[in-house]
Amino acid sequence: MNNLLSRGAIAAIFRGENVSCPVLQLLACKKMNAAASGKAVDRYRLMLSDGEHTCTAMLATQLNEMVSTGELDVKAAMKLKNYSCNPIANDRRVIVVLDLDIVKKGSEIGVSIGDPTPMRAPGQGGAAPAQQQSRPDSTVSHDPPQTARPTSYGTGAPASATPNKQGTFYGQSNSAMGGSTTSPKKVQPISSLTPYQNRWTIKARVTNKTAIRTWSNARGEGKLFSMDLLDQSGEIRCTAFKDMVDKYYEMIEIGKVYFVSRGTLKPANRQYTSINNDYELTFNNDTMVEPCVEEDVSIPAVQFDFKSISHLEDTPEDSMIDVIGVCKSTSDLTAVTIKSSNREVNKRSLQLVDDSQKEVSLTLWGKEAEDFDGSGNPVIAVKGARLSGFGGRSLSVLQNSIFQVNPDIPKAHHLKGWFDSEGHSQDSQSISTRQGSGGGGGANTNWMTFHDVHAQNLGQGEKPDYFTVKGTILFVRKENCMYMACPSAECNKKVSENGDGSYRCEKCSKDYENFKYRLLLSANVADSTDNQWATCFQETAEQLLLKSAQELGSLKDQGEATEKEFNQVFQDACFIDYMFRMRIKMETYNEEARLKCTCVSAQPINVRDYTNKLIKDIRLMASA
DNA sequence: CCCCCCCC
Repeated sequence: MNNLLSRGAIAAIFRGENVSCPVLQLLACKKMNAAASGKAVDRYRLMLSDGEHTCTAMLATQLNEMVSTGELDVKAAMKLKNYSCNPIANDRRVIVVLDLDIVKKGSEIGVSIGDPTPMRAPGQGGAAPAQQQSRPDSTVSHDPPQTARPTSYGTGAPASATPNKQGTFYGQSNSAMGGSTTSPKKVQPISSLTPYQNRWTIKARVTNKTAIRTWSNARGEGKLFSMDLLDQSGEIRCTAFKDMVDKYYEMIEIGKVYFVSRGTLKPANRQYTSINNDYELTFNNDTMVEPCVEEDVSIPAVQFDFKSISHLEDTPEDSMIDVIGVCKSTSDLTAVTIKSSNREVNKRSLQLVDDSQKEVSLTLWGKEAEDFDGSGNPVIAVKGARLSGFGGRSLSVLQNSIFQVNPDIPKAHHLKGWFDSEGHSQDSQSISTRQGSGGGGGANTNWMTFHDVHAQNLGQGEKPDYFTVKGTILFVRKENCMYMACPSAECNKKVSENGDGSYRCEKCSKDYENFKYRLLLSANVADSTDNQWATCFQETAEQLLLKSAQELGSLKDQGEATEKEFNQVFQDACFIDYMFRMRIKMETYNEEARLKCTCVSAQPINVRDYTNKLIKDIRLMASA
């Protein structure tokens, strides 16, 4: 038992030695109540022992759960895989435990090992204070350091006046702007950074962090990630390349505060960022990033610089802007094939409205599009959306954007109140004239009757035409409404039966043991003027039939037993009204030109939108 | 040193 602890480790750490993975015993653990201390989260104060000395430590909040679950109990022996030793007032030190492994549970040990006495900071002649962290690749040291010397107690110079061996030191109590008088190295505001100085330290919150991305071009290849840093004075975008990615990617967490010192500052290109700074920061070999272990509420959270939607009309295309609005409606999820890369990606458009009574279309991509739920008209805030010129003006959420749903900020509450009380019933004008496939029904929808569609020869051009029509389902074809599709999530291609119970997908060039049903439904849609056959793919077809492809497939598979029920599905789908968003295009099939109409979305009639359309029609007739 | 961010 006596060999369990790293004897002498605490003295060595206090002298500034790099003690790797010391094993210490937890003698006491006290919860510092968050509410009482005015902090955001509870903190645990620990008393640790190496068998010779005890010292005070704080548990990093991400490890709080180890205490609350009982995993870390009093008398436990723990290996400090990552920690820092920081000076506090009166030359005292506190160890902050950043990562640990339990070596033996307290319930198994049961006693305090050795007869430790309280450790105090080294005095004059002692080594510098440590701000070091153990390296993950260093060897585990259970043995007491061979170099251990008798601890000298005394009244030396303030520990915090001595830089450590890395040459930097910052008191953890510094504010972002001034720094305490005991700190030799001032933390300076982000807004003061320029390329013309190279020794600086900032204390900033990470407000955004990208995934690691790789690139390969004529100038070489590599990987990078970028992050946004914020303090009271401003913000800056930082990028880490290659080695720096390995060094810092894991450490950086969104929302946390870090000390960052040194790095390369270069002019920012506003085309690629909405971060309000003339410069960007690139990490280099001299860059040091260290987590600030105490949550500092004086370092603010995400900063927006919202532009009203009406303002976007006269903002240049391709600008990066911050926007906030109520999500008035959303389109269905649609898959888009990217021409350049032949990749498929999901997208969804939202219609945002604000109290300038203007609407704009905002496109989400990939997972953000898939996960988005617009029910209940949430407030959407985006930092760093790209303003495109499509259909007038529309917005796109990029990788670097911060996308927030119902953010807890005053402007969001204001807009929600506005929308609930009056905005929802007011007319708003979209600055995105051609909407995504959403159909919408807003002021700029191109409403058509089938008569007009045919009379105006829509779909004859090179590009397909889109229109919205209020129509009624007259008939849906049950024959061939389903096909056996490749079971792989990304592939929906038709499979063929191999005859041995397996299924062949030619697109994947692969045999599968199963398949999934996909719907490909022909529906005859009519309004008072004419009718049109339209093709409905999976999602819209499921919507019109009020059944999933899987359910319908199972009814079909059961044959006669469920034939009646199967047929009923198609009966029930008829004579229901929808607002259809249609795509129409003339296509040549077996040397025969045929007008192909695809239903992009079908939505229940929005009475307000449809009534507005009728009122407009009536006004037009009256003025004619 | 990235900076592509897609589609209608």
